Order: sequence, then structure tokens, then C-alpha cells
Amino acid sequence: MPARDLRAELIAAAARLVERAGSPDGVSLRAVAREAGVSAPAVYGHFADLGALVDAVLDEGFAALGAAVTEAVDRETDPAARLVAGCRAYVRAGLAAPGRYRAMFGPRRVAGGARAFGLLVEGVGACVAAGRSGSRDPQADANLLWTALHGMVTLRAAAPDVPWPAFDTQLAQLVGRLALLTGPDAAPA
Amino acid sequence: MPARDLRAELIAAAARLVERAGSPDGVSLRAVAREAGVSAPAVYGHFADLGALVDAVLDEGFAALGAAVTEAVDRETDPAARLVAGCRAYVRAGLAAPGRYRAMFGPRRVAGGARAFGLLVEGVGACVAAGRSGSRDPQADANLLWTALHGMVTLRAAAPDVPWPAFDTQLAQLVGRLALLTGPDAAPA
DNA sequence: TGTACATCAGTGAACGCGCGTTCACTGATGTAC
DNA sequence: TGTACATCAGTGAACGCGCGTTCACTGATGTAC
Repeated sequence: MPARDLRAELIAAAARLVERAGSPDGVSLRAVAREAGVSAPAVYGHFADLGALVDAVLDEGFAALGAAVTEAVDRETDPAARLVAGCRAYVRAGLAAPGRYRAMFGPRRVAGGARAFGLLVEGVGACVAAGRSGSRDPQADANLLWTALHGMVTLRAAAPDVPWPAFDTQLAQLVGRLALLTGPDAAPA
Repeated sequence: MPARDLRAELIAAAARLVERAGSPDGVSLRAVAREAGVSAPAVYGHFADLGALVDAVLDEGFAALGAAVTEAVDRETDPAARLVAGCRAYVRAGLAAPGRYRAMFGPRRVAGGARAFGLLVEGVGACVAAGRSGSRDPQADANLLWTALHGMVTLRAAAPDVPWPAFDTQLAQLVGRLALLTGPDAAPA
């Protein structure tokens, strides 16, 4: 193991700047090097250019998002509870690094989001199979759900001063109504 | 009336660049001047600096969004139809200039969004009063709705290549389920 | 109507700055003998 | 163990560029007489 892993340090430094800027623009290679305490040309030893470095930051973001959701889902057994837990983890993970999340779903990129969507389709499908959801089109309803979760992350991040409704309540209502859950996890009112 | 209204032309040019960049960063004063066919110092005759010019672009965006929603709502009489029409207009207007919409809800700013939210609360309240919605908390449900509409704009804009469900169907389902509509505009499945 | 002048929106040149990228270099680490 | 050398990650100086902003200017438009 080397004394330091400059590649990882550069990604971490760039992630901090992306987080601050909420956008890949406005992050400069020189600023990343400065943040990492290293000269600017040192970056070229690890990344072809600034674009590759930012790509690495966003890829890591998608990996973290997927891991958070998977981990949360795996902690539950009941299909509806799994769906709710996964959705909660998605929004929480997004809001834990809202600037990076925003950049992940900015112009170009996004490809990594498809994995999260796949998990949602599965989750809704499992609820239907268990008789816990009235969905007649799990794919379409998972789409509604993803749309709403994405909105929850980005709108709360954009306006942190607004007195938003309680997080868990709002999340449970979105999932309950859009995934047409029945039983204990339904949240009609 | 002057031969040309450079102020308006600068706002229009800046709006084009914001649209292209999807972010206020990455738009430079010199680029705006170039786009407007004018020298860079000419900008200072109309705006204090680049920030003020971008602010004008975003303010105009909020005004356009509000006008589109109001106009659509005014074309309907039935409360549920008004709500659906207003929501549809919101998403359509956002997707008509997704880069600008994204910038409007980026770091700082957003204040203009409160007006749209107010219209939504009114709309849900009117449905409740007319017995067309089962909502027991119109404010909270309007919040859910705004969250979902915002997600619909930003997620579709971020991933235009994804085969999204049909626009009107998806919109009607979101509104029907989140505003708890009953009757012809309900969209349970 | 014709001339002299004031106004003022927009210009072109210039400034200092941070940027991405290149290049020859340095100096620490590891290997060969 | 000790010395000579190869490797190679990171440095510092330099380049050309687009940026925001300033300044004195120009030249068209409108007014006064």
C-alpha cells in the first residue's frame, strides 16, 4: 500500500468542489489540485484530463447511491417495507451530497441512474406478487416513483429554507400512493 | 420605441446560453455579448454585472412559468380539470426550456417557485371544497405534487433518451394519486 | 431651413488574472552488483 | 554492507487563451438658436 493514494485523494477533493458548486462547471483542474495540496500537473499522472476526473466523481456517486439503496433493502424482509426502505435510502443518500447528486443528473451522464430504476421496478413487482400493491403496471409505477423521489431530492436541496413536511411522512405518502400499496404501508391520507 | 432594445436582446442571448449550459456557471459575460452581436462593455450600460444579467434571465423564467400555469388554469372551470391543466402546463413550460428551468432551481435563487406552489395549494383546496379530492391536508398534498412535478421536469430533461411513459398519462396519474382526486380525473391504475 | 453644440449608447484597446496543458527537472525509492 | 544506477511520481516555470472590468474614444441623435 503506497504512503498515499493520490488518485483517491483527487477524487475526494474534486467531490468536495462539485458538492460546493452543485455543477461540474465551475470546478477547475487547478482548484482540485489546490484542494488536494498538490501541483496542477500532478493530476495528469492519474487522469487524462479534468473531464475524466469529474467522471470518476460522478461514477463514485452512482456507486454510493446504489450501495445505500441495496443495503437498506437488504435489511428488510417484507416486500412493502423493502420498497419503502429502499426509497428512503435513495432520497437520504441524494440529500447527503445534494450538489453531487445534482451534477450526476445534469447535462450528459445519468446512465448510472438506470440501476436505481431497475431496483424500483423489482421492488414494486415484489409488492404486487405479495398482494401488497394494487399496481397493474409495475414498470410505469416504478417510473412515477423514481420521478417523485428525484423531485424530493432536488427540490429540497434547491430550497433548504422552505419548511418542508416531515421527511419520513412525506416519503411514506409518496411511496404508498404512487406504488399503490395496501395494508400497513399504505398512506392514503 | 428605440430602434432596438439591447437590454431585452441581452436577456434573450443570455437565456440561450443558460439553456445550452443548463447552469449559470459556464455562461460568461463576453459570450453573452458575442451572442448578442455587441461588444462586451456594452453590457454594463444595462446590467451592473454578469450576475444581474443572469438574475434577469431567471426572473423572466419564473414569470413565464407562472404565466403558463395561470393561463392554463383559467381555461378550465371544473376544479379537478383546472388542477390537472395547471400541473400539465407547469411541466410543459419547464420542459420547453429545461436548461433554464434547471438553473432556476439551482444553487441560490428558487424564491420564484413559491408562487407556483401557492397556486397548487389553491388548486388542491378547490378540489376538496368541490368534493373532488379526498385530501385531508391540501398544503401537504400540494407539496407532494410540486415535488413530483419538479421531478418530472428535471428527470425527463436529464435523460431525454430514456423511453418515458406517455406524458399526459403519467402526469394524470401523478396528479390523481397525489392530490387524491375522485371522479373522472382520478387515475388509480 | 441651416449651423453649432450637448448628450449618450456603444466601441476598441488595455489591464491583470486564473485557467488547461507542456516541458524539462528533481529527488526519493528500489534494484544490481 | 556499501555504492552506483534506473525508475518514476510529483514539481515549478512557462505558454497561450478567455475572462471581467476600466478607460478614453466615437459617432449618431436631438436640441437651441
